[in-house]
Amino acid sequence: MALEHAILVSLDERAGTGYELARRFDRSIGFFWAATHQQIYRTLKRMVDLGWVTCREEAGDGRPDRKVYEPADAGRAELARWLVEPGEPETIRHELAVKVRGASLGDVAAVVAEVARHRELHAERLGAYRAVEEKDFPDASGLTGRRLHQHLVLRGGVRAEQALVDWCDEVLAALREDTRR
Amino acid sequence: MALEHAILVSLDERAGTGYELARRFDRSIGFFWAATHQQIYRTLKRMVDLGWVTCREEAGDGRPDRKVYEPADAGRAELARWLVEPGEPETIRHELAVKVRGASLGDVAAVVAEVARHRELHAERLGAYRAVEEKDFPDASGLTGRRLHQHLVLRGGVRAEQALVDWCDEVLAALREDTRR
DNA sequence: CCCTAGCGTGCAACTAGTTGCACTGCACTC
DNA sequence: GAGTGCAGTGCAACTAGTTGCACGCTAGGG
Repeated sequence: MALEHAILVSLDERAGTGYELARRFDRSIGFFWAATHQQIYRTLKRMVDLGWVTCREEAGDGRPDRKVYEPADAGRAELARWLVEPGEPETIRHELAVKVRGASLGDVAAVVAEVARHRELHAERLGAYRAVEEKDFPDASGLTGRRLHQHLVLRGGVRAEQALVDWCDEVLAALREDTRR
Repeated sequence: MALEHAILVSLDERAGTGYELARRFDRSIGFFWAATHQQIYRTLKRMVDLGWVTCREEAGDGRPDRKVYEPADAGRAELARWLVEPGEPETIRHELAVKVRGASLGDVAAVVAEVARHRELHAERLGAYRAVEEKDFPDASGLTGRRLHQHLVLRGGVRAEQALVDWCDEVLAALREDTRR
């Protein structure tokens, strides 16, 4: 499981509360590993038990208390251990593809509309990734270390979304052509 | 959830046993929706209860009995209903990206090796998809209906794997360049 | 003054997916 | 004749992830 490890990576970049982590997972980290706040809270609790993170409670002045988590040595050791461990290639769960494959068993026009909708969603994400790239990595050529790694992951997001947009376009063209006949 | 629907699509293409479905999920359908035989058996049972599929038991002559499943009208109706229902865009769970992002917290060389290994795995899959494409769809230009839909999904697999291979190459070049400095 | 949005925590109940095992029996090979 | 691979079914126990709700407090707008 990689949620613990994704959290460790994120916390290493900056300590934070469960809530903050959940927000990061809605953005940067979550671009390639989604998680809800529930999952994160439960996992953080488990990680404290394992000694992978430390938790310091800040009494809220007025506001409710916040629990700020930081990676512990055991967590960093676990991350290092996990990094060298071989993993499985990603298992794709592509619902839209199931719909395309089953299109002839229902309303093809509706499937076309659905693909068009997804095309726009992916184009939006692609735009968001590119915007982050321009803002945070205006000069990609000289990057090293952590900054380089962050940029490479973002590049993966760009490539994945671009591939999805292109695929949607191919599907739309072919299905529309087929309908016309 | 799309497992039921993926099963319905697969059964509509050809009736079969749970075991056969599991094997199809290891291949064509499983290229974009993975499932273990356990999941499939349990889901088939539920689908019988829902009246979405019918099950006819063939007494094995010598061999153990086999249960052959076929979509029922209620299943086809459910599939048609699901097809027009809008769905969420795919949530990516990209473990390798977590490793790349966390590379500076451990052994970068090991992460490079892991990326190289994944690169080969994705290249292999890409080759397999292309082989299926050449064999089953030698002339893609004149396809219509179900055959077209099948081919489009395969095209999605090709695009996704190609994007992954390209990304791995980009990561490898950048990390090796960074190590050299 | 109320409503909404943001920050922050968490429980309970659920669905989905994984892993490890157990059983049968055929065909093939070493 | 023992081991392996294939075809076929399935239970039990587990881990992971989702959904819906609840609580409390601040700040801002209408």
